Amino acid sequence: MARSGVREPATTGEERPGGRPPMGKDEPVRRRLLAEATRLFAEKGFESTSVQEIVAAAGVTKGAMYHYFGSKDDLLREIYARVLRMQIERLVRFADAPGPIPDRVHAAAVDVIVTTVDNLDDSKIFFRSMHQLAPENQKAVRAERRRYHERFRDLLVEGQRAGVFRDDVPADLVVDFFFGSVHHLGTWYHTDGRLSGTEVGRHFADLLLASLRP
Amino acid sequence: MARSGVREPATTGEERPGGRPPMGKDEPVRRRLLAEATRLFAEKGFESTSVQEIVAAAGVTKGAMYHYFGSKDDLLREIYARVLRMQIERLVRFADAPGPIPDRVHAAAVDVIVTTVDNLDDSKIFFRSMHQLAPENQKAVRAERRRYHERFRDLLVEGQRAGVFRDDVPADLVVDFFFGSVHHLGTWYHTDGRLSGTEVGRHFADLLLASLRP
Amino acid sequence: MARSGVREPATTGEERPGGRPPMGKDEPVRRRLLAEATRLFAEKGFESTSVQEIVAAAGVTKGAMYHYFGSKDDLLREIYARVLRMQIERLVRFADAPGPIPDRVHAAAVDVIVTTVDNLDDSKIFFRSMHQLAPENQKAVRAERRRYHERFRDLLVEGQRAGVFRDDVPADLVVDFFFGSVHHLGTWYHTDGRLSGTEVGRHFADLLLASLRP
Amino acid sequence: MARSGVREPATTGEERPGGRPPMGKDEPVRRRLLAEATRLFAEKGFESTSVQEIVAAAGVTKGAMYHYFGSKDDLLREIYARVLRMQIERLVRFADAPGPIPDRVHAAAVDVIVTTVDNLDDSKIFFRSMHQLAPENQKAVRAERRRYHERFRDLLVEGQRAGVFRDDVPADLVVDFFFGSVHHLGTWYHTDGRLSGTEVGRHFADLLLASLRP
DNA sequence: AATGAATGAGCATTCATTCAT
DNA sequence: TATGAATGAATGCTCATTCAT
Repeated sequence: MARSGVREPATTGEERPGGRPPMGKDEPVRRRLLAEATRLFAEKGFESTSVQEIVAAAGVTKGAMYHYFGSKDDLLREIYARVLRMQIERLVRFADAPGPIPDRVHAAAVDVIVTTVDNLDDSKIFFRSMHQLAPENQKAVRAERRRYHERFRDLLVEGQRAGVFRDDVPADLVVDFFFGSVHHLGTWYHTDGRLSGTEVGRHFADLLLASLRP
Repeated sequence: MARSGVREPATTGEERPGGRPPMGKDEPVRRRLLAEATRLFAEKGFESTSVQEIVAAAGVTKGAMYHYFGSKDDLLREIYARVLRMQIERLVRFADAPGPIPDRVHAAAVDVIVTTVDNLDDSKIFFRSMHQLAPENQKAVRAERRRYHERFRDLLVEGQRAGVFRDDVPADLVVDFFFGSVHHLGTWYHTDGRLSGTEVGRHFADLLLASLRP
Repeated sequence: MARSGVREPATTGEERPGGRPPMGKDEPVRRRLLAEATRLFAEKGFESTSVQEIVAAAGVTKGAMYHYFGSKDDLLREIYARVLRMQIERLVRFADAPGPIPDRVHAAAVDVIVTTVDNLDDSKIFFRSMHQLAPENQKAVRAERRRYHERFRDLLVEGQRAGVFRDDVPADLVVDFFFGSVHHLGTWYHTDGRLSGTEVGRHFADLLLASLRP
Repeated sequence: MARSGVREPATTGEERPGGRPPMGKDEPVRRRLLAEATRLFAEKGFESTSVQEIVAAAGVTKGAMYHYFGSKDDLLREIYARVLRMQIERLVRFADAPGPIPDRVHAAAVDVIVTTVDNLDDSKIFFRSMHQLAPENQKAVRAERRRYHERFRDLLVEGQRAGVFRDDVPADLVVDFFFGSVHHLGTWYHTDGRLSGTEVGRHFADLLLASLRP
């Protein structure tokens, strides 16, 4: 159910000034399939969602789906690719910004949480369904994910070297510590809860920064 | 269908007075089924593991499995029950121990991580397969999980009231922050990695305590 | 349709004295599946026959079929195995018999034709569907078939050495020449035609022997 | 559905007066489609070859194929038509030639083998895929094939009447005997084998003639 | 002449579960 | 206790064909 979530909030914004195109003819089938698949995978899991359900939700036939995607797996892969693309792009923007390290870490931390909350379905899928990807794709996703972690870790190492962060905890471990909290959002956060994404983001970022004080 | 099924034959006592004594080996078939199911669910996911694979791994036939468990779902439920039972029991022990709050929190934090690492398969299953449980079981698991979180939160609140923990972050949120890190262990921790469970536990507990400094 | 053909005529004979067992309960499902599959594959080809058609004809469900056979391919493989087993066994019997070479060749030639005509469905399937077998099975079938040819060729070579057969034509080629005629029976022979299997067998064997006169 | 479709655009003349001249290259696309279809049908069978594979091999799109051929079946029919046209034409040439009957039979026999070996793919398809043709086409092919056989049989009968061939074997049966060997070539002959098509042809023709000696 | 998105019916196969024994 | 044959519904996917352009 839950037609839910903002999906491409910060990056794409409006598609066409003036809102929805008249017929649903300009919003391509491919887009709709990906959107419904994301929603359903998040709701019921990859394996428990049938291709039939996806195409019915998207209002097309199976043949159409297999015209755009090679397999159900392919659909999942696209979802991962989209998430990874967005995440790394945003992190790089924050990490490469000017300013003191702690500020940059804080900003990046807030942003990843806000983004995660804004795309909660993606987040629910990410760690729950990784093992459903074909081994090769799984490897690719892990590699991309590692790049992401390394970029964040480098920021922490930079801070440790500069003496603004404690260095008695391996930076890698801090990354796993913090991103565990981020990935877990999909399990407990509800859009209609007490705290907004930004509020959670600020609190988590505060906790992270506090935990790093030398 | 058959919602039924004998579930804990060895613990609930004899079904047939005069039948097999419940002493023997605590139902080795049942045990083996649960062990193999855990291993396989962790490795390939609940939906991707067939009953046939489980019984083959346990060296029995399907009939035997359906003798001990009402359904595949039932197997999963038992796994959750076992994990929850153990977790709450250990937390209570640490939380109710004497000594300063920060020490108790630290000890409980280390323990939950060590325990998680020691039962990594359980951890992998926990958040990945929750949505496969029948709604009623899911609700029960969530309720039990909440009790666990609340017990931990109460400890933090106690610390906040005592002034040893900062109170500008909601204790609930700190619990989600920390347990996110714990649950994520199943995703990245490898038994053969550089750090032992205890080492990770200490580092994570240190980070938690540091983040709570007033 | 054509419920047709004698199926295991010369080899097995009656299964139980007294004819058909009462309920179709003693004629196992496996047997019935194989019989219907043979009939249908001969009639419409392997690829054009659906598993659904086979199980419907056999009066069972798909699940039952997959209980006995690993796949549709497996069904085909069994058919090939059965044919090959019977053919080699009969040839050996004739080839190893006492008596003059030409008589043995003639008898074996008549027999293979009679047997082919009695199991025309098998024959129709044999060369038409070989390429549908998995490569490994195809290789095995070809190897077995080669053994058969070699046994027949050895008989001819023996005759050539003894001077009773011409030797200006390679014996291998004669085998291909003659068995081409045999395999082609499935294409043109009709059980209700003018000539019985034995008559065709005698004529073909006569032609073969005549062609081999030194 | 659409039983229709343009089928022989290049031969039946222009569809649109004033359009493309039918001279060019005799419709290279059509030619290429037929060539690739023949190759693929021989290699993997008609049913196991998808239209997609054919058009990919020919370097065109599906739409192009459906422009030239009404259906996949239509492609197969064209292949049969081409083979039959060639075979009957060649046989007639040899059968109507001057000279003694045995020489004409021998020459025709050699020729059909050489031709078969030169077009081995056609031969592989011929008997393996006949049952895939629509019943009406199948009937037409069989009728044409019968005409071919009858022409050859008449030659044999002529020889029998003239006393140069034995007449204790029905001429029809001799035709089936010999053409069995010919059709079987597709199963065992390899272009890179020891014997050339002409050599096989000569041996087979010799065997045939020998078998017919009165 | 040719494209390529889309259809819809059909396919082989899997699987949790039942039940007579 | 435990077996294993059998079920029946569902699943992912393929494919020849159509049609607007």
